[in-house]
Amino acid sequence: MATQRVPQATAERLPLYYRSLQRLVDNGKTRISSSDFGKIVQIDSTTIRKDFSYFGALGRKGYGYNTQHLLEFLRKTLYQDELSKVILIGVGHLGTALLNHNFERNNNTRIVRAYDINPEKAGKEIGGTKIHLMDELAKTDNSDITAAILTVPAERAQEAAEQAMASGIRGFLNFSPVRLTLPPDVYVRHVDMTVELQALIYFLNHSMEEKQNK
Amino acid sequence: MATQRVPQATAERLPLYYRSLQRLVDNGKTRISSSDFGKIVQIDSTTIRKDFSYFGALGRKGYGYNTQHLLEFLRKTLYQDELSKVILIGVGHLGTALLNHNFERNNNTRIVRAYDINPEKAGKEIGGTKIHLMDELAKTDNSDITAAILTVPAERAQEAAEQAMASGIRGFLNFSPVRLTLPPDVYVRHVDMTVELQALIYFLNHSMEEKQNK
DNA sequence: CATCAATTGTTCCTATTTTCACAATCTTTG
DNA sequence: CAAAGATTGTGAAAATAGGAACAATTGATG
Ligand SMILES: NC(=O)c1ccc[n+]([C@@H]2O[C@H](COP(=O)([O-])OP(=O)(O)OC[C@H]3O[C@@H](n4cnc5c(N)ncnc54)[C@H](O)[C@@H]3O)[C@@H](O)[C@H]2O)c1
Ligand SMILES: NC(=O)c1ccc[n+]([C@@H]2O[C@H](COP(=O)([O-])OP(=O)(O)OC[C@H]3O[C@@H](n4cnc5c(N)ncnc54)[C@H](O)[C@@H]3O)[C@@H](O)[C@H]2O)c1
Repeated sequence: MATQRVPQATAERLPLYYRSLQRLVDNGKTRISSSDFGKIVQIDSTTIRKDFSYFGALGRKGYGYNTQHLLEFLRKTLYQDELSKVILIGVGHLGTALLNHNFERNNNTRIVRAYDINPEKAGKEIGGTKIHLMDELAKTDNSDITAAILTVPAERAQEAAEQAMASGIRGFLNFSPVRLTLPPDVYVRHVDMTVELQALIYFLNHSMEEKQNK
Repeated sequence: MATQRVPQATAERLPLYYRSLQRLVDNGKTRISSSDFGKIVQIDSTTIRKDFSYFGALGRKGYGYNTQHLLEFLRKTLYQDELSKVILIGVGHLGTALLNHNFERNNNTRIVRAYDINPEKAGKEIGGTKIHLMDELAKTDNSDITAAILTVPAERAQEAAEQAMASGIRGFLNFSPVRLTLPPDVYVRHVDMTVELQALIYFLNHSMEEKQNK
């Protein structure tokens, strides 16, 4: 059943395309060429055309892409036409920021519940999201939950993930600086800010060295 | 001067190696094989050996790697033996979380100043870091600052980056969901949590489909 | 409605990254 | 200290990703 396999690198760019396109549509733009779009998202226009081509012919030669139509397509592909419910575990500094933000409007992803081990936090509400005690996680029906956001301390991440797994969750966005050991049918993505900053510093220092050698 | 060019992919893994190794040394482990290390960081052992090989022979055949020695090497390579000072721009929900966290101990990166446009925030202190009014950014000597963390709203990110640039900053860790347009000698890394979550959801849904087709 | 300009979809080429496979060599042990 | 076992470093192969070039085709224009 064809639809040639979509490369990982392509899949990871789709959410960026989706959001940038959303902004274009909001601003009333009805068409865009791959090269103009490339300037916005800072990706080569050939790469963009090739990415879209995995899904068939989405554009029109000599014209470009209809923003509305393309947005619609990406919305479906990214499952943004139905609400994706996620939970958040660990309402500390970072968890609180995420709850307050809660993926803003125009984005069909919502944090529907939060959990923390601290009884003082349980019962409260942040950004309209209620905080529950960690113990309740196992007792809740989580069959409609797509993923869990993990914002607990590093030493607690593995156990928190396991508790979430036991309640049926199969996807994690892990903000803690440890790699989780989970079964292969569980999907984990890492957001690792310390690593990002150190990589930035490395590249800055090394590009400076290169210049000095010239 | 030899030291064969280090691939980008390798460079981006170094901070993870560094931190994982730090944990091993903290726990008193004195040696580790690439395959055991691979299990910890969840990277193929061949990839790890090849990564290290770009820097010369860091291990010993039949023995593995001396954790202390390797950590030392990575510390130098990542410039973690000297303090890297960074500033933070935009003390909102996310900025506050980052200030409170401030890259914890054992990490020679420090947020030394914060800036916000809101006069009510200026003058205060969060996590020991003083908040200044945005206007002061241009007046400050930032020659010792390595990079700026950008946690301002999307619509303000470009102008905030330009102000930081004007004061001499050449590296950015951008948490806002826009691609910055900056000169080529400026280095920008993006941390885009919305994109990460959407990618996670995409992969979750698609791996389920694949299973159904089997 | 014929011509010109624009722009896609795709083929082919190149660069980068990952993985395999194994000789070289060190460590450990009896 | 010789033999056995472990593990690195790396050359070569495979897989993935990125980019140049261009025929095909559509839209715009006079
Ligand atoms: N704050 C940041 O800016 C930042 C930056 C980079 C990485 N991180 C990482 O994100 C994670 C959270 O950071 P933070 O600053 O929000 O920490 P924090 O200490 O402020 O918050 C952690 C929260 O998790 C709760 N918790 C602890 N154990 C738990 C468990 N077993 N189950 C459920 N909840 C539990 C605590 O009660 C607390 O509310 C850490 O792993 C940290 O390394 C944070
Ligand atoms: N909070 C989150 O969890 C989260 C998650 C994903 C992405 N983000 C992104 O991070 C950025 C910050 O998010 P937030 O939730 O902290 O927003 P926020 O509104 O809470 O904070 C923004 C802060 O920036 C300040 N500011 C505005 N304009 C400024 C300027 N020109 N110069 C300096 N300071 C200025 C504001 O006064 C405010 O304090 C946003 O771009 C957001 O999209 C946040």
